[in-house]
Amino acid sequence: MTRANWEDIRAEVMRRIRLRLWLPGAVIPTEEALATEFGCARATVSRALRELAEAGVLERRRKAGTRVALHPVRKATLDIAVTRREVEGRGQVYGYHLIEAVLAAAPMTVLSKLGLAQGANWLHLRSLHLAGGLPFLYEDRWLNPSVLLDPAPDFAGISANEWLVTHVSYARGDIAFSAANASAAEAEVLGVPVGAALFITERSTWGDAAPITWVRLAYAPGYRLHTAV
Amino acid sequence: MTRANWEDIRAEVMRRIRLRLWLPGAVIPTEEALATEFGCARATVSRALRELAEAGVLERRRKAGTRVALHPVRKATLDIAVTRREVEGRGQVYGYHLIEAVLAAAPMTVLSKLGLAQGANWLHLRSLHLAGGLPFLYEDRWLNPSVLLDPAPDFAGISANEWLVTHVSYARGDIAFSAANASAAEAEVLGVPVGAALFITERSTWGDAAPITWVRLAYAPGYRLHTAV
DNA sequence: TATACTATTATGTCTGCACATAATGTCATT
DNA sequence: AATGACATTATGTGCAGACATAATAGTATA
Repeated sequence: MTRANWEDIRAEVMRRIRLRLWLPGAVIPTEEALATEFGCARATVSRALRELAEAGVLERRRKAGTRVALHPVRKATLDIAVTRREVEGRGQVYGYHLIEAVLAAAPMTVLSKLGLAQGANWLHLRSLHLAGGLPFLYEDRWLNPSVLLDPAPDFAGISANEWLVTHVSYARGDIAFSAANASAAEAEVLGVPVGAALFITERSTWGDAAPITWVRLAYAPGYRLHTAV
Repeated sequence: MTRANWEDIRAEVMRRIRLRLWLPGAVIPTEEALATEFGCARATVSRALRELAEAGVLERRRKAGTRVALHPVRKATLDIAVTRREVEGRGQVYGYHLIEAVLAAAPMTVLSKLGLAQGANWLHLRSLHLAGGLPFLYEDRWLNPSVLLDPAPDFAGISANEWLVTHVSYARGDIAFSAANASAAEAEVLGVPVGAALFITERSTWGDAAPITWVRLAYAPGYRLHTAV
């Protein structure tokens, strides 16, 4: 190799862990020692080790040093894209159909997940996303009407999903994945038998202070959320 | 504030994006300009912007500059822990029960996911993980016997999950999440009705060259995979 | 008009140095 | 033996400067 850059060092450290030259739980040499060995600056080693620590492969503590993680809590990163792009990304034609949009009192189940005691009227949106003309995703969303700028968007033409991404920035969010049997309503909309196993994504989103939206996404059978580690 | 560190700068950039001072798609000032503004070194700004780019909030290209992501593919990081620690982490007593361990020819469905044309005999492990005495997770695993060191572990006492993590390091892996209706076998083992919606994790793992293992995890109803963004 | 070369520019990375910070171990005191 | 003060140490962060790299914009050439 020409000269060691931080990615080379990261690879070399990974190699030593894989070959079990450095065992789980064992302390590895200090940044300084590794810098000397690889003939580079400490900052370069530091960058490499930091990346591995963020990935869960190493555990680092000041003074105590760096050790190979004993119970590697590996971090898998999921790409959460807008539904339209997710569908188009697999080469299918995207479609969107608004089923219902009404102002109504949000149910307790929704309020509690957003940390609200009681609620004013929120916008309740139910819609269906299509991939290649077939039902892909049933979206059940409650939206804080105060985030709707003037003029209010027309959710018949653009999905709330997409409008929010480009018009409302959020401070923090919360995602949960689970499985559920299709209810009668879901089954009809998605065109599947009642009781079919559906992949469910539930998302809560907050702005600086107030909650923005809560949404439940029920994917048609066959959907897989995929990632590499 | 005392003086700007890279986390302060990251927060300030986020603030400007949230307040829509910098709109999606717009180019933001150069590292140099921001360094001058914040009265710090370019490296400090660079660190802050790099983190935001990794999170999917910014898009950076040499010469072209840094812009606010138009379609923010937000990255959610999942912590993939060993099952025992996941159960203990929620304050429940962990239990493990090996149902079956046999050498057998791996089925085509498994071989294809590991990129193998044909297979020798692999170790087929079926086991049940318990949380608080109740069925928590049904594990169906195919394991390359060549990774079993001498002496071979006793999978009646330790789960393959746990043994692999501390004894075999992998180069790359692949995770998929989905939902499926409980088969008759799964229903019986997990103690749920046939057809119940189960959360499914499928993982393929490779070493440097050869595949190590393929596993399908079927979680008992109620399981939620959770993350913050 | 199209193509190939060239200069420019913003990010990407590295170096060497400095100081901050959090743990840890040591030593003296009670 | 327990407690508390202190020095030590490895990581965490910062700075200023340098060069590398990729992409763009502009210029010259066919």
